[in-house]
Amino acid sequence: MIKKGLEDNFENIRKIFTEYLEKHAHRKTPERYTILKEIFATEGHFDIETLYIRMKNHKYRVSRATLYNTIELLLDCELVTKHQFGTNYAQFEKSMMFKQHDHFIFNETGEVIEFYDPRIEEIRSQVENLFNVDVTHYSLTFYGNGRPKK
Amino acid sequence: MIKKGLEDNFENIRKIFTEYLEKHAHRKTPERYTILKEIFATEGHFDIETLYIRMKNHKYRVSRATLYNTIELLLDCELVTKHQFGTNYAQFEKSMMFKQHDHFIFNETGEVIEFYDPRIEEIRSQVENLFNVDVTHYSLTFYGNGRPKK
DNA sequence: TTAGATGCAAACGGTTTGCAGGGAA
DNA sequence: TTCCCTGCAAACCGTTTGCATCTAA
Repeated sequence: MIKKGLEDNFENIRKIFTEYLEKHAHRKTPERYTILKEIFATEGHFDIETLYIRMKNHKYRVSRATLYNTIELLLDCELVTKHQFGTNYAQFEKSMMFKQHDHFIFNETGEVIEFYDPRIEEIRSQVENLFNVDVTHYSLTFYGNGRPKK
Repeated sequence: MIKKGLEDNFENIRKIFTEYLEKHAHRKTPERYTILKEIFATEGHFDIETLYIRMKNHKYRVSRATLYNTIELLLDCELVTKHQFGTNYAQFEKSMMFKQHDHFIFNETGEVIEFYDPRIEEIRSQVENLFNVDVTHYSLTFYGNGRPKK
C-alpha cells in the first residue's frame, strides 16, 4: 500500500516533467524519462559520474552529455536541486516539493545530514527588505565534526 | 593617520602568518609574503587566476602552483576564507577577524553583497545540539535579483 | 521530412602533480 | 649542505562542445 503511494507519487513527478517538456517544446525522449526514473529510484545525493556508472550497471546506454543535458532540464523545472558543497564538482538531489531543508556536512567523511530551521526564512526576508532584492534561492551549509561519544 | 592604522593592522597580519609558518616549520620565503601582501592590498573577492594576472601585472615572478600552495597555508591559518558560490571554481577573500558575514549574489552579474544577521548563530547552536556535532565553519549564501527601481 | 536529441570523443578550464633547479635554514 | 619551495609544463578531472547519426513529432 505504501509502495503504491510512492508509485503514484512518481507518476505525478513524470507528469510534471511531461508538462514541462511540452510547454517548452522539448522532445519526450525515452532517455529523459529513464534518467528521471533512475534519479527518483535512489535516495540521497549523487553526482553525475555516480549516476552515469549506476545507469551503465543497469545496462542503460547513456552518455554523460545526455546526463548533463537532462539534469539541466530537471533543474529548470525544479524536480532536481543542485549543490556545490565546497568541492569543485556538483552534487544533486531530487527535490522534495514540500520538505525544504539545509545541510550539515561531516568534515571527515562528507556524510550529509539534512535539517530545517524556520529562522532562515526570517533572515531571507530581512535580506530582501534590506537590499531591495528578490531571493530566488539560497544555500545554507554547516560543516563540522561529530562529538566524541563518551 | 587612518592609513597608518591600516599599515599597523597589516603588520599584525604579517606577524600572524610568520608565527604560523614558524610553528609548522614552513619556510619564510619572499614569495609567500608577497602573495600575502597582494591579497591584503585589494578589496573584495578574488579567484586564483585574477590574483595571478594581477601579480604578473605588478611584475612579480610567480607561478600558479605557488599561489595554490600559499593560499592553502593562508586558509590553514585562517587569514583567508574560501568560497564556492555555486560555480566550479573557488573564490577567496581575506578574513576580517572581527567581521563575520554572509553573502548575497546577484544572479545576473555575480556581484556580491555582504551582510550579517545574528540569527544564524542561533541556528548554528541548534544544529550543534540537535546532532551532537561541533560546527567548524558554515556557508550561507542567498542568490537573487534586484527589484525594478519602481 | 526535419529540427532537436543522442553518443562519442575531443576540447576546455580550474586545479594538481612531477620534476629540475634554486634558496632558506 | 640539505631538502623544502619555486616555476614551468604536463597531467588530471569534471564539464562543455562539435559532429555524425538517430528519432520524436
